[in-house]
Amino acid sequence: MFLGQYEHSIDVKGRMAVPAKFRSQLDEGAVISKGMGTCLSVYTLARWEEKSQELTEGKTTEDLRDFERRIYPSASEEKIDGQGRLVLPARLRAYARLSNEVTVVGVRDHVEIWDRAVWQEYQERLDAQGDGIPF
Amino acid sequence: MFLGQYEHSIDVKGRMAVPAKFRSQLDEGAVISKGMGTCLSVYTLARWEEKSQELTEGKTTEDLRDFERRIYPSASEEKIDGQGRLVLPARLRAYARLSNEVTVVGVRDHVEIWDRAVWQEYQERLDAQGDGIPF
DNA sequence: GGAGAAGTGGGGAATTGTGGGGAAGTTGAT
DNA sequence: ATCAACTTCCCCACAATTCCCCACTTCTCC
Repeated sequence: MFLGQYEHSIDVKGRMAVPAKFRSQLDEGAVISKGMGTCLSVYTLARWEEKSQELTEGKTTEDLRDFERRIYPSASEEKIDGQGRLVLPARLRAYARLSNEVTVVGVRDHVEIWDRAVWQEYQERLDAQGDGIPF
Repeated sequence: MFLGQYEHSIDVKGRMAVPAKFRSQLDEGAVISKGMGTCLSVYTLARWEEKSQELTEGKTTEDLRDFERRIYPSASEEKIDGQGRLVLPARLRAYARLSNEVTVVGVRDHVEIWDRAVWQEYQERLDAQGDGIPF
């Protein structure tokens, strides 16, 4: 399970350190894809396969074709380097409007990468409309 | 089951001794999250998974997304160290406004960590408005 | 009183996050 | 094909933080 939130940076080579608490879960292959909203999502290889399987079930062949052409080309399988970093492809960085300062968050079955300012604004909006944490 | 209340301290490294009576229940993984009110909640890994599962059921996909992005990033899985202590992440300490002196209370299925002064005030207020304990 | 457990403090080793050099591989123009 | 420019990958380096262990004091329980 991915929990917690970490403030990291992207260096000039497009690399970002994976929070140490997430590494062991991602060191056998990570799939980076466009996230829901202005962010990127990172899945373990296994979870990505499960999830894409679920999402393509029960679609008509036409919808399925469009869907597959939207999802798979935009994703990228990356390996964690010797220093525990992932390379974030330029195309994906642009999609999520990532500056050098990002917030990496664990969301149960996947990790999300947000531009730090965008994340902060999003959280403030949630806090304002929310009823507090139900724990 | 978690019962009782204990006055402990947080050291300069952010560590807090877990009351001995709680240790055996938490030594296989503890999840620390924002609590309801000005406190932190600590769950066993198993109970956390049950609870978060319950809370996400029956939500629309949009609500679910926002909800998950509020709950999971704010939590943190921690292990108890060799001396029976937990590290309380700085972000969570700030959320619950914890000074060095805290009160650790058992609340049936979870443990709560309160700043000692805040807890005391809260208890006095409850006693003042209540009719005593029904035992 | 003695033995063990509990709560606290701190030193040193290991890990983490970040930056950067340089070899190897790509690309595109000549 | 040749070469330069660029990208990608694999190291090494370093400061800061975290983790692991040892030590000390207090408390509890026979």
